[in-house]
Amino acid sequence: MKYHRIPDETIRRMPKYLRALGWLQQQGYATISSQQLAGQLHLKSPQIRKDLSYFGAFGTRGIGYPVEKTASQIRQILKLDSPQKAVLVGAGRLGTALAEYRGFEMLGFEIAAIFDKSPEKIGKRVGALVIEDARFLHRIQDRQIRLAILAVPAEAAQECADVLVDAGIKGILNLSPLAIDVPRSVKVISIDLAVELGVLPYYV
Amino acid sequence: MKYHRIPDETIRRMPKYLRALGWLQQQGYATISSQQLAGQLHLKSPQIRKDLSYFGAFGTRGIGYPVEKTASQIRQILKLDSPQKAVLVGAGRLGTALAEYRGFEMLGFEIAAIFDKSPEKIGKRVGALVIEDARFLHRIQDRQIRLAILAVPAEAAQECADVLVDAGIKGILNLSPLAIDVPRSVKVISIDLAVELGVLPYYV
DNA sequence: CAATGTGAACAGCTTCACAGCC
DNA sequence: GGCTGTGAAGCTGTTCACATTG
Repeated sequence: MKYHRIPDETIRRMPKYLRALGWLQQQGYATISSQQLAGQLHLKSPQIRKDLSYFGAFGTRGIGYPVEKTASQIRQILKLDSPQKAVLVGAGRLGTALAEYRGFEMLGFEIAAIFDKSPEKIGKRVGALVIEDARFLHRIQDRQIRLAILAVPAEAAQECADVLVDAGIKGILNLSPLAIDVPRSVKVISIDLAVELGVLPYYV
Repeated sequence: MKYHRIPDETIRRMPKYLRALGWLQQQGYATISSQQLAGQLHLKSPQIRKDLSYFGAFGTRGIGYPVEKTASQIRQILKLDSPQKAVLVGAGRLGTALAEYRGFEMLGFEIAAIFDKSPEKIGKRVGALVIEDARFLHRIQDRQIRLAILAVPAEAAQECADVLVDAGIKGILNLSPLAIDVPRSVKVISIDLAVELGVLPYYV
């Protein structure tokens, strides 16, 4: 394909493909057609073909895409081929739920540290990790962590984000309901569950 | 404005506006300009004006939008003006985190029941609710609940969705990593946190 | 004069149709 | 025959520019 800027929406679908391919590999599939994959993910097959073609020609005409090879290509594209360390800020219910969520590992993420500011939580264990004092959040600077998951109350979100950015964090998954201000060089993905739920009654 | 189909993306932004307006009201604002609101939400002001104009002319030229009245209009549009009952399926970490999340109430949602299939959890309390046996999930049919939040492991998602649909549920917030099959008349919103996190390293 | 409301231009993404290849 | 790869068409959503109004 000629030069093309890769659509953000394409990038957003890549992790889904990766996950589906992982599952297919476990099922013993060696190849998969765009149509089969589309059925599984509730997408249309030309969409999948176009998405993958942005990165080169992975498939074989008449056959489909090689499951394992395509998966490892996607891992490379998304930079998930080397383990990605992430720090989790906020050890409330949501935070601990995320800490124990296996889905992150499957994509190559490793929760490498957990912080909270509540004295009752500091020192407690969550899985293999010990909750650290949020006052020392800036120390992650020394630990080669570039991603953060922000699961703190709205009031604390901006403040935490500032510390994280200062400590060299380059990507933040923001689960608080507030938009946070960060330098242009830091990528933020925000998810607000209440807001997502908020549209449902409209469609019902 | 002449006839226009309302973009889905516009609907997706409405709950954000609603929340921001609620917050502004607490701060004592009587009116707000599209520009101020845009700053808060990290959007552009023409976007907000266009979004709101799909539903009529809420604002006053030279002044802005009346905070309280606009909020109640949006509640009406989204059908959040009457309390919306939702059933929560899955009382794991994520489920209980959601059960106690105040953000839902703020938009007019009420978690009206919690189900789980694990015998150790059934009968336990979460807030004001008692966890019920997932085998009896179909009984929500009698309780005027039309929305569901699905926080169960991937393996159980489709099965639960089937029961929910049979029991008259019309909207599902699916937090499991699988796409679920439902009749066209049921609206599903899916959020997969791992997948959202998955794009970050690409942008870093 | 400050801010809305909106047609029109623009940008981005999806879908189509089919040529190309195994 | 079956399935990929892709330019082109179509669609959806965003941004602009400005007429309009309190």
